[in-house]
Amino acid sequence: MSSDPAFRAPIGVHDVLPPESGRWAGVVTRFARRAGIFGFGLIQTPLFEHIEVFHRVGEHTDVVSKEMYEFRDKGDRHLALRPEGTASVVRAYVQHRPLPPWKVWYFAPNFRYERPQKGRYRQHWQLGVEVLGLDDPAIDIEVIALAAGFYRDLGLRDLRLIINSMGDPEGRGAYVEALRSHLLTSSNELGPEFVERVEANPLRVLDSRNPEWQSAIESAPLISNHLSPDASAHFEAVKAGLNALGIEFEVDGRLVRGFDYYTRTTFEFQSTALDAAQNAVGGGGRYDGLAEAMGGPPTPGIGFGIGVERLLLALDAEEVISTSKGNAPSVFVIDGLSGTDELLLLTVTSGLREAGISTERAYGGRSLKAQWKAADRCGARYGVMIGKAEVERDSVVVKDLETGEQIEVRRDQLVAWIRESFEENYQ
RNA sequence: GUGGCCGUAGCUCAGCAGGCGAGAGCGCCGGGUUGUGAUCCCGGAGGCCGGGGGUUCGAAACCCCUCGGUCACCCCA
Repeated sequence: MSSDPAFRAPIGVHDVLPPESGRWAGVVTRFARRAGIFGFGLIQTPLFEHIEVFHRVGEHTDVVSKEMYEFRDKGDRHLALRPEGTASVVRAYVQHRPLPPWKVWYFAPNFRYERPQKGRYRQHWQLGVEVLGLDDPAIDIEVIALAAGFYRDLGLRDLRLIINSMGDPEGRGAYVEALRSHLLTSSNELGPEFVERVEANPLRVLDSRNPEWQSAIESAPLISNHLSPDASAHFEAVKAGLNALGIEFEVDGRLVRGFDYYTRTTFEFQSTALDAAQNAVGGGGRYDGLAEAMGGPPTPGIGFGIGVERLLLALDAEEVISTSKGNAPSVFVIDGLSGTDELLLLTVTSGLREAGISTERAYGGRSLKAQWKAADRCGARYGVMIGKAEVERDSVVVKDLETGEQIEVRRDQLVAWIRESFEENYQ
């Protein structure tokens, strides 16, 4: 452990090194493939935006009010590191006005200033999609199906899909007031924190885990009984579609999620293999008013984000290792000439690599024993050694490091020999 | 922002009712006559005992502060 804190990663952020990074690559590749099949294109937005972009997420949300990395640049612009993915994408939509429907996916980091703990970091990565310009419940179903299919691709089984409808903003006012007054009647025993939350946004009380608040929450009216006819029909269509696709779900009227922009469909994927503190492995919903709030035309939208760190936690918990990717080379080239013919080594190694065979080699004139040891350690399948005798015969020695068998091969046939051997091994 | 636990070699940790010149395992490097790995044997490198202050004749051990890690709360991915 380095003793100088200045040369350690800042609190709450972390490096991803090989071989762990191989799992990341596997996860991202699978997501990209599935997103492509569903007709999504990759989007990349800046890491930071004018802070107003994120204010549209909801000024009363924790993410915006107390967790943003905000700063002023040298031009005195008030900026913030992206705390969540949707706002930037909607900003890009409003700015460029692509032809709807607009379907994009991303793999990008988010930044939140909060105390790190298991499954929660100051920089975390999300895989996600957004669709702008469709309010058809069919797209809600597709987006959820995309996520569910991705989890299935990874081999996750212990997942639970929770869905809810937040209703329309217009029709929601009456419900929010009913909820507020209900909660305030039980507020005398629950303290000032509870009252503050209710005053700011009573919806946000609903998914609290505070045990003292549970009785008040459980007796609270549910929005599902207050949906407008339109919102209700939309929700029914979504449920019917999920059923038709065989995607299991539970309806939970208390699922409101952390951002103020949600309308109608909201959903969350929870891993039952993880503790409640970090079991949300993905979530999202509809945000039909967000584009307009950023000065664009009224445009419905829906999307989700999947936390990659959480996802890997779930993969670990379920002991799913299908995404791990060994990066051991196929061949390790050994110098039996004590460094006297570096150019020969160079060309043999290069020839293997150019033929598409992953190849590692020894550097710096180490002893033969050390080189063979290195070949073994790195997991190579074959050791290829060139010594004095081989140079005279234009050959190389090839040793199968698993079986210990060894054979001499003409140098100009080395690539073909390795290829054939691999074909045999894979049959 | 609040609270619990924890910081000794690259990794996992032992050591501590304060006292011989800081240890083990694994890993790494080298050697066992520079033509052979995974076993075995021998040797070696590598630690401001997280940092600062204090108590003491004496601190890796005790006290305070600080930084960091970890877990939880709030909330989220």
